[in-house]
Amino acid sequence: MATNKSQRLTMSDVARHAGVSRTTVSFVLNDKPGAAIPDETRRRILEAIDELGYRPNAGARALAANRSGWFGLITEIVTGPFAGEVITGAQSRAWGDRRFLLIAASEGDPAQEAAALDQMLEHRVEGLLYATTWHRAVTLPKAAREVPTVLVNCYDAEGELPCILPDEVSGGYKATRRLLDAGHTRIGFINLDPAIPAAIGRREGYERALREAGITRDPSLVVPGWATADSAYTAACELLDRPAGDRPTALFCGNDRMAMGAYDAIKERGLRIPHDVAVVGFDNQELIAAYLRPKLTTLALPFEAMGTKGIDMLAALAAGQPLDTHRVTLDCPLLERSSV
Amino acid sequence: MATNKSQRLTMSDVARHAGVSRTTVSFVLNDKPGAAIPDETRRRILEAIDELGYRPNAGARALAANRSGWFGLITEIVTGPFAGEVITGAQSRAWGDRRFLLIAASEGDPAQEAAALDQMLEHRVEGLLYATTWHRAVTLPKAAREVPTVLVNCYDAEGELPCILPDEVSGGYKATRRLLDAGHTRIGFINLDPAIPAAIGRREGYERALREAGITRDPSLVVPGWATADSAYTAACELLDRPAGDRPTALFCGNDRMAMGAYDAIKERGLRIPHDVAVVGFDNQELIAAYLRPKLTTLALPFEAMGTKGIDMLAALAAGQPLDTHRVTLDCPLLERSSV
DNA sequence: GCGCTTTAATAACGCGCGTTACTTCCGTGT
DNA sequence: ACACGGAAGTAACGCGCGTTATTAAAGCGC
Repeated sequence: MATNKSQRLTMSDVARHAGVSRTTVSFVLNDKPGAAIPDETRRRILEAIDELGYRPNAGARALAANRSGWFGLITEIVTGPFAGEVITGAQSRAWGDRRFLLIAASEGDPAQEAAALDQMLEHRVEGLLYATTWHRAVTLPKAAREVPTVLVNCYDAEGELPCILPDEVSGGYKATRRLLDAGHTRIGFINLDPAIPAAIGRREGYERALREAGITRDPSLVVPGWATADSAYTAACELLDRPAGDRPTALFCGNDRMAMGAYDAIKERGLRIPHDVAVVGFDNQELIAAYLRPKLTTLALPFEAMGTKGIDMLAALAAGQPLDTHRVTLDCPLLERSSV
Repeated sequence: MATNKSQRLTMSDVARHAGVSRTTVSFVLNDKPGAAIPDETRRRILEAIDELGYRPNAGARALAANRSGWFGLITEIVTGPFAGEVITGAQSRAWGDRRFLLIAASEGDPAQEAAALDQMLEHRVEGLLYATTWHRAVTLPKAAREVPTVLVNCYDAEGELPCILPDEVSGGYKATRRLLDAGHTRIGFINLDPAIPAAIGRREGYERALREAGITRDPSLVVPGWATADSAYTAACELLDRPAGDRPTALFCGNDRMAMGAYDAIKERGLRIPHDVAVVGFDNQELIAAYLRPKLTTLALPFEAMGTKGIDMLAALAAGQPLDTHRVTLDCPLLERSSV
């Protein structure tokens, strides 16, 4: 009963109950500037709303005002640690602004992606956030051009769309710098696939830090891996089995899973973390970093901040404002735990 | 330019372009049964839609048809491994049915939860999915009564709302049974906080499996933990340091993080997994289970299936159909890897 | 030729709301 | 006395679409 009523309750019901016209109710609800509403009338109306339990119909409001209030968010995978953070960041900013997120996962399938985009356009999203799991170049369906779009953790090959990226270089620099500050001079770097932006940027940061510290470059300390614990285990074994004195006393790992593999290699050799070998990871995958023993010092990818910033940029674009920066890079904070 | 046109494109434009009335276009778009539309006319209209790049306005359609097409999904935290799976499951089922998910995270804050619910009701959601991170009892805001609601991974104290829960008992049974089948008879159980439903159910399953196998119960093999790797490490040490012959040859851990701690205790003692001590986890947190060395055999909580089933139940409720079961329990599949 | 059914298509209403333009009432100044 | 300006409030239109009459044309039997 209450259900039916509240479902069908309209502004006219409120107006009737308060003894005013529907227009007046609308003015009150929207704080219409320039509308002179005496306090007494306003009070009556708000009271009526309260008594009746009226809720404005967001859809009807959107139609009349020609502002859907929706932003679209397309990610590759919702499962997994990163998409959730982007969503969290985007949500918190969007909802505060009475805007809402229509979320879709493409699952890496172009057909699903296109379908999702279609639905979003039918819902008249005022902007689109497109986020990837790992930092790379992407190509968007043409339909994305119909609406302001911001790329998160990726960039388009043509370089036309605004994008938000993690600052890989500064990340690599900070990781290395942290180890240098702890007194290490032989720092192994178990990198990701050397062809991807994350690997390139982090290596650049790694080398800059060494250069600044006046340490001569030893390329044999940098080994590529493939983002798995196993590959990092192998790589770590290789580095740790060098003759003592030439063996690195610290390992900077391309991600936390790889740090897991490195941990195994270190422990197997009876070495202690961080006493004998210090380790820094990357990505801050909480489930790993916070539960490894000892807990892993690592760099966090700023997914939540990227989500927030993405909404900010979309809001600006949707309002027709120009963007101050087309390509934004966000800092990767260093999370100190116990592995250095 | 193209942007402006496509934003403002309406059904009337299509009608004009095809030389028919707007009504006819609507009939074609909705495959209106009982409307006699000659093939030639239909073709002309579809062609016009295509040429113009027309997209129906989902909001306006919802208003006119009085069917929002929205379902609400409230979770505690979007970050973290579980919410994503629920979302994935719910999304895949919902989108296929041309229904959409309005997602919100309460962050455990009742105020945010209430605000989210308000927004959802303003968007006229036709149903609500309420999911928690861990299996427990919850109390929903009264406003949730205004719309069909299904609980996921939780239940309401009053027992009025339909809910979907993991089958903890069968999970505990399967884990234990797997170890029994591998020949183990002294199976340690590092449980979660013994007061929560997951711990109670799994212990029941554990004991039933032992009973069925004719193994006399040894309560000292069951130790409580607190869901952390550290607490499990301590507990595992205790179990493993029992005199040989009395030491368990297998450990069933309350979750995968705890299995991580157990791994450390086992490896520290120079024991091998699974040769000397077998381990079974719970939760299947991919980041841990798939990257521990050796990979962890564990039970998966059926989050994705719970999300899917949740949408099914909501769809039925929203259509006014009665539910066959008020309380659904879903199986926790055993994922065989290399730790048994 | 006339009624009658089927086919094809449309005019018109309403969904719930934002907004504009308009009306009514009242106090003020001259 | 009158014009005038502001305060308070409302009628009416339109947003884009689903849907229900209703109309116009075409086919059919006699």
